[in-house]
Amino acid sequence: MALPSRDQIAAALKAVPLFADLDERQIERLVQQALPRRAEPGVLVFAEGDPCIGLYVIFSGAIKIFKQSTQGREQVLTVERSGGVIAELPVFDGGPYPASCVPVEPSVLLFISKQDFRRSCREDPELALKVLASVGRRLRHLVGIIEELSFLTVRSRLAALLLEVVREEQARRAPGGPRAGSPKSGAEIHRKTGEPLRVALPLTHQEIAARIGTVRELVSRNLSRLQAEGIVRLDGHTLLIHDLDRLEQEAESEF
Amino acid sequence: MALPSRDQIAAALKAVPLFADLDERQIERLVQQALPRRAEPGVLVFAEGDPCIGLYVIFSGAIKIFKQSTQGREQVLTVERSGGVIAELPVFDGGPYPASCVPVEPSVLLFISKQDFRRSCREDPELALKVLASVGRRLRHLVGIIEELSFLTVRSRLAALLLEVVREEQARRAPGGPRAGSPKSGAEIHRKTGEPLRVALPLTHQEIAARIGTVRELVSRNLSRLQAEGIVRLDGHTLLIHDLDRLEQEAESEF
DNA sequence: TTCTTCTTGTGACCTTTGTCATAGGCACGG
DNA sequence: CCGTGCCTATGACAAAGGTCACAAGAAGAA
Repeated sequence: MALPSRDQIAAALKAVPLFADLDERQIERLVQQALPRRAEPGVLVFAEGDPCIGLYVIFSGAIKIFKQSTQGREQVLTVERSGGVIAELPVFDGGPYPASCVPVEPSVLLFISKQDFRRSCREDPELALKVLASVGRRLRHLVGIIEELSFLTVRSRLAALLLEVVREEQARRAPGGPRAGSPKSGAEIHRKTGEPLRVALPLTHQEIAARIGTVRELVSRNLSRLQAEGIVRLDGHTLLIHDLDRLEQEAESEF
Repeated sequence: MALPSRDQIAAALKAVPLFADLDERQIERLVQQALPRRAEPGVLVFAEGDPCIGLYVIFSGAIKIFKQSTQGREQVLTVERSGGVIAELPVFDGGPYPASCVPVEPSVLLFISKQDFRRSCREDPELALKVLASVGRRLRHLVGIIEELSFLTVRSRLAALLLEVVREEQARRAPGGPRAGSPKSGAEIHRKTGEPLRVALPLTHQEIAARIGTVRELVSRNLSRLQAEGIVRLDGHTLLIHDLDRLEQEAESEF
């Protein structure tokens, strides 16, 4: 895929929540600062500990932020998709990148240098406040991970991940959020009809393990167990949810 | 203890890293916005899920931020002391407080309302950038907790906590950081002389457990083990480090 | 198709973590 | 001095998590 044109970059930046309702001039300026580049799965965009030279807006694709242990275990902190922003935080505290970053799909990123972005924030306090709001969400997410690791079993975390996948998939199917008069959400249909809820699960056990902080084998075993109990069913990479209520219950059961 | 006077508040705010090198007028304004209040151990300042009405600067004392599981387990996210700032983040993203907050010592807090602080940041981009930098540190700390929970055993996390306590204690003894010509740090003395390093450990096993994400009994057992191995020694609430190298090694040994 | 590589399922086994119960220590107020 | 609480230590046990090994499937590339 070719790199995006100026116009495409402008359109993409306008669609980024972080830059929503900036005016034309401000967007124009970001466009001039943004440097498009391709990034391929398996090739690090940056590694934990690298000095932070700037941030990245995801033009297309999907990017994983993760920590790696010396024993080769991996803990995913977040996966961001088009419109997401990566590393907007280390830009401000002077430290190195706190985690590593690699695409999980072929992606196109827009790089904005630390200096440029800081200058923009200094000149436009509204932008700084937006960044703060965005970072707030990020922090909530991290606190959520801590809570899960600290309080929940592998089984619960797995259930929680499946639910998250379901929610994301539904959000993607109903962009802009469901509104009055729109057809019922999958979950609602499911609850009423008893029809299994059907979503794609485009993750290997290894990847799931890295997200919930455990190992492949435990994912495999626990998925089997959830199937044996009739809560879900796996057909290739399609996930069928037979009992959403129980799955939600499992996702909260603590140690 | 009486609540602080205006002058004391001004002095305290100037000493807060977050407000360092604001000019007189800006400090003056914060002073006018700041509302001093007392907070006692065991009495929640705010609870997870409460709507965020503002942030707190710690005038004196110490404050714990934590999550609680329904089973009564607790995970401490951070303990902040004089000069620290609490909840500067949820002020910006509109959400509720993501965790609960309670003093661990009798404390005096300065409350600044969400509206006031947002206004200040809007009018002074430098302040906003400071907040971003501060939040960056916070995020690093959270990522560190995730890493520990995900990769390290209880034993390692315990060792890491002891080291952290040592570092903090030494930082408190040598404020402003060690400079050329200053006497050797405790750790250096220790390494050279074989003299045990001596620090106060003013925490119960229960509190340690809440910090490293486990239960009382495991803290007790693992401390015993570290003692049996001659790495540390506990004399009441005094911790003697006999073998700093080994302790550091333990703090990194993964699953 | 066939071969190779990546992925998955599972048994056997060990380690770590967590629970429960019990007993002793220490501190503080009466 | 003696309770009454809280804190600590520890054994016995249960359960969850993790490792290793190996077989079988699935998915691509040749």
